[in-house]
Amino acid sequence: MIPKQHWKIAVHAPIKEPLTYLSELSLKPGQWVHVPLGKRSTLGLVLGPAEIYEKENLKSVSDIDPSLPEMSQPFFKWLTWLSEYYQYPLGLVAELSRPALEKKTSNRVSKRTEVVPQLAQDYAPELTSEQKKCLEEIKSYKGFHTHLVHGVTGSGKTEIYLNLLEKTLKQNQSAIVLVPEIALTPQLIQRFAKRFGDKIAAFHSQMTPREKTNHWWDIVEGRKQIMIGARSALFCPQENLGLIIVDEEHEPSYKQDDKLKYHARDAAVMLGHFHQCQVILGSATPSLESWHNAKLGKYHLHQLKSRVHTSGLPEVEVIDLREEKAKPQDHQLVLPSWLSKSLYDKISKVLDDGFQAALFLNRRGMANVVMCNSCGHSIECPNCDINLTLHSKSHLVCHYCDYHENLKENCSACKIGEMSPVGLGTEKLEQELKKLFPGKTVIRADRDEIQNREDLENFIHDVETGKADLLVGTQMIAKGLDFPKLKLVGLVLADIGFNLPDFRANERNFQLIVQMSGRPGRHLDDSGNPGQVVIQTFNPEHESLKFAIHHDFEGFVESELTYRKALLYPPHGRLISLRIQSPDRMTARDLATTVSQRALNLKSQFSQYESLEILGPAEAPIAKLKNQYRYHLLIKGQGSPALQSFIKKLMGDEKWIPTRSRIIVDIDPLHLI
DNA sequence: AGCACGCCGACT
DNA sequence: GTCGGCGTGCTC
Repeated sequence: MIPKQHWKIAVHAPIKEPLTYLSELSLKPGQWVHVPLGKRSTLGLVLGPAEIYEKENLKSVSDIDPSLPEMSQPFFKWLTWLSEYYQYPLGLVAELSRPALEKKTSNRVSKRTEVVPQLAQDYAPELTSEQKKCLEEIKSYKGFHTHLVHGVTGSGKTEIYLNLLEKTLKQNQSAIVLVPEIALTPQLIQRFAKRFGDKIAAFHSQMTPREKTNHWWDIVEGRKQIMIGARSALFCPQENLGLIIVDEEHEPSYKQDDKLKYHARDAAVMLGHFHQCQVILGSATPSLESWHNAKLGKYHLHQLKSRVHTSGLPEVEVIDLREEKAKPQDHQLVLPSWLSKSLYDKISKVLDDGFQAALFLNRRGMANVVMCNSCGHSIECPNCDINLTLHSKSHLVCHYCDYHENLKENCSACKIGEMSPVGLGTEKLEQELKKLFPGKTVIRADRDEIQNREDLENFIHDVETGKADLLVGTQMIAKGLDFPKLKLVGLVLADIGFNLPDFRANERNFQLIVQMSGRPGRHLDDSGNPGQVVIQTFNPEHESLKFAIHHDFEGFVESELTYRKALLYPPHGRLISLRIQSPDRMTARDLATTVSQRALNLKSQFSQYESLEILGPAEAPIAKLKNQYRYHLLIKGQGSPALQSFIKKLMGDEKWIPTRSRIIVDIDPLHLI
């Protein structure tokens, strides 16, 4: 009998370091095994042989898990990288790469409609010279290269993707296409299915566990070659990966904000690195991170500057709400205070001509504050430091936890005053637009109205068939949708975006406006009208608008990068955010001080940390959330490795963190709130 | 993450 | 008495 050897195994538990087990089996890194853990049996990932471990009574590996094929080395290395870089236990990272259910055993056919429809084959259209040039350049590279395709909306980025996918399939390789969850509609899957027939598998949150599992096996066993999905699609292991595409690479939804806080774009680039394959990042408004990497020569930049079907981009007009207020009122027509006469006239014109208009406001509900008209008391959430939002007539809702209550007429503080709604939301817009445009159909799209894929489908259908005339919604509908009859897009109050306490606020505003501008007029009609964009604001001089109204991406980037560089913000520096939270205010505050002391000590103790900056601790912008008091600390530095080791030392064994308190580490955070 | 242990309140 | 609520602690 072969003597038992020691093995390092990452188990499915939130344990930072791998555990040591005995086994006489000859194990390989990347193999899945069953191991005893405490009183239960769990899965573990073999990392390799261990140094002799002194502890007595080590447990033994039960057996090799036969249900999954062996993991490829590139994929194994990628999982290890994710765990190391994002400081998240490898056993839990690895778990993400396993299917949700057992492999299909019965031949029962699902009643649900197929996720990927079988459609007649569609053939590639003639490419523009710009597209040809871009493709030639990309194809001239072999092995691992990251390409940033910067193309205005309608410039035909998807055709580039399809062409590259064709080449990948011809070489008998497989591919991943990442799309932001919200854009992953059957329309998009159809477009790919039309070109590649039965080679497409899909992966997104609206699929059932069974559907996900079946598609997972279709890829793993090579029945399908193209995985198209949301960020989690990266975790479906592919043996012979030849291409990774990340569409709308700037989308913030690529960052997962709980558990493994990875950025799918960055993770995709690393996966491409380990597989030695090409990575394509596409966007009309690239993230500053990607743009910076392109300028440094880490990524190859390709630009598509002209639209395939239409003439130009729509005109963007800024309406100064202060001036509007000063204008004499038309007594025939009383407009709500949020709607300027100019925007009203434009909407009327578009609707009269038989076209559609859309209004965006990044706020849900009827009113974002309910206030006493006598003492000024406003109704707050008992669990969060946030005002309750009024929905419909009397429903008060917290947008951050599940708290809700009914609105009482009289003030609970002074008992005399009446409670009255203040502020604006999409629900209110919908209500008032219905009154202003009787006979027209107004439909709303926000998280209250659209909760699943079916709702989104119905919404899209109503707009496409012309059932709806006027659309109201949060920015969820500003992204990726393509409606031929949409001629006018309005941003009701740009100022909401200006006031966010986040260094990326300008970037988000810019992206929003450019994306909005991409909505109308993607198809040229008889009038040759490319559509129009209207932005209402009290602050028309704001930095965010300056470049967006001229669709001047490079101008924006230059100006924004200068500001980021001065403050050493990403992409010129790297950030790690620490969120300190506890159900007790004092404990949270004390712990925040302790953490910053530890950080300052480390900084003075080791010379390699000299250049790191420690900002805070400060109370988080929302100081209490779900009954947790929150503080945060920001670590800013030049290079990733120093920051990584700093955070490792700072957190140590975490035994010093009081019970019931938590410190949440976010590497490359996207929102600082 | 899971699972047990332990300490409290409220039920047959 | 003991059933079960969840806060706490540990896993090679």
